[in-house]
Amino acid sequence: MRFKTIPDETISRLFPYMRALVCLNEKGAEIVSSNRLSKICMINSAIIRKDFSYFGEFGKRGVGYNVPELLAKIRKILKLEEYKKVALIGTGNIGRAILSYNYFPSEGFKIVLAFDKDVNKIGSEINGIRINDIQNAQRMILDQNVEICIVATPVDETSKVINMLSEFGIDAFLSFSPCRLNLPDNVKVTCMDLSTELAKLAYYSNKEIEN
Amino acid sequence: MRFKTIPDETISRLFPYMRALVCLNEKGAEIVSSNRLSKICMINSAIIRKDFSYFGEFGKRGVGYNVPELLAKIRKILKLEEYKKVALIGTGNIGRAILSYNYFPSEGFKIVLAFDKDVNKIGSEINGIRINDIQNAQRMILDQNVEICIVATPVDETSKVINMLSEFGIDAFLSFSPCRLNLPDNVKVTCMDLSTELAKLAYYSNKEIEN
DNA sequence: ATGTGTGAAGAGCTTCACAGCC
DNA sequence: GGCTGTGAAGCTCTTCACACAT
Repeated sequence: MRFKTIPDETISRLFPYMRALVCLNEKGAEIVSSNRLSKICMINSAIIRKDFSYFGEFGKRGVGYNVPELLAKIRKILKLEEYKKVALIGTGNIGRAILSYNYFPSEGFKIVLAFDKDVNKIGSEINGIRINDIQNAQRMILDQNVEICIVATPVDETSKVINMLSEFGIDAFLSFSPCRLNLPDNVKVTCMDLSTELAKLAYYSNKEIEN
Repeated sequence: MRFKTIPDETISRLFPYMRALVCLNEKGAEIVSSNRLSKICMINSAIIRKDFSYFGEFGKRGVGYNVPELLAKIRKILKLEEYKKVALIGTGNIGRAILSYNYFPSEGFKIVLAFDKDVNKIGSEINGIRINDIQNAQRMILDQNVEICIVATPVDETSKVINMLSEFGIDAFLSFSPCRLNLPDNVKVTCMDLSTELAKLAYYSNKEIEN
């Protein structure tokens, strides 16, 4: 098992497991079974066991999983033992909402830098984070050891911004534009595309519309 | 082919196809091949042909697809021939960003109603949309024939809000909370979970971190 | 008795490759 | 020649079911 390729879906589920384990840990639970986790996360217990098995044998047969141990192991796999440093590019409506989103710290992410190209915004602060000139992005991002960039720029600038940042050595991007970019294979871009999600919902909706 | 079940992934790709076709149509292109679309959307041409084939034979062998016809057919499949009416619940940071997001109209969605429970916000307007009392949600949503609700409430209220709205007959939700809810099967909730996406990016990132 | 770990079977989606039509 | 439509093959992920450990 150990040397099989790990499904992307398995990786996607690790963070939800982690959230549940943080919660269980805070409540003082020492042991959790795949069945219990299944009910909390709404994920089939066979999937949970198989997901963990990709990384080793984390549980005890007949008993279950040790909550703090399992939590530590998942944190390590996801490289979330320390805060992940995140930079935000673009402080329009979405960017400002993200800067004000106070859940990130409790989830292990910290926005340490924000950038914009608008001289009227540069120098001001949102939620205690200074907005810097995008011109200084390279130096500041390297200085701060930022690992992930959230790109919340207007659609027609996103591609340019991601290309620029990838040249600075950033290889992980969360974008809010529908982006089909030509980028090196080692660069990973996740697009949060609200319209596509709404379109899927429209397709699956069974609501009868009177016209 | 016609009676096979349609993969979710196929549905996910229809909107990106539609975007590309709108663009081609505006440029006056009459014909497009799966190869050309492939380059625009960055999706393998065999997938594109198969995706369309689930809904019928849309192209001409040796020629390609008629752009306006194909566009109309995809619009119809996605039920996006008319504006889809959307309601927003919660006008915090994310909610306000969504109300200000001016791309929705051009993509076929219209936010027609916004709700909050905060008496200080009720009555004010954002981007021309009035914030209404959540107490009036049932009547107003039914009156307006809203089909999809975007739920941008604090995490601990999301479940309650979605349950309430599903009782009003809404069956399609876009949520910004990590939500594992017990809901009837016919209700579809899509969660935009930024932290989980960041966690995946952290896992796949190869950036060396000096500590 | 309880609950994990995992081969094997099954389901779902993608890619191939080519017949069929323009 | 060019391009679609699609069975068949291939790949990926999920579910089953049970051996194994406590």
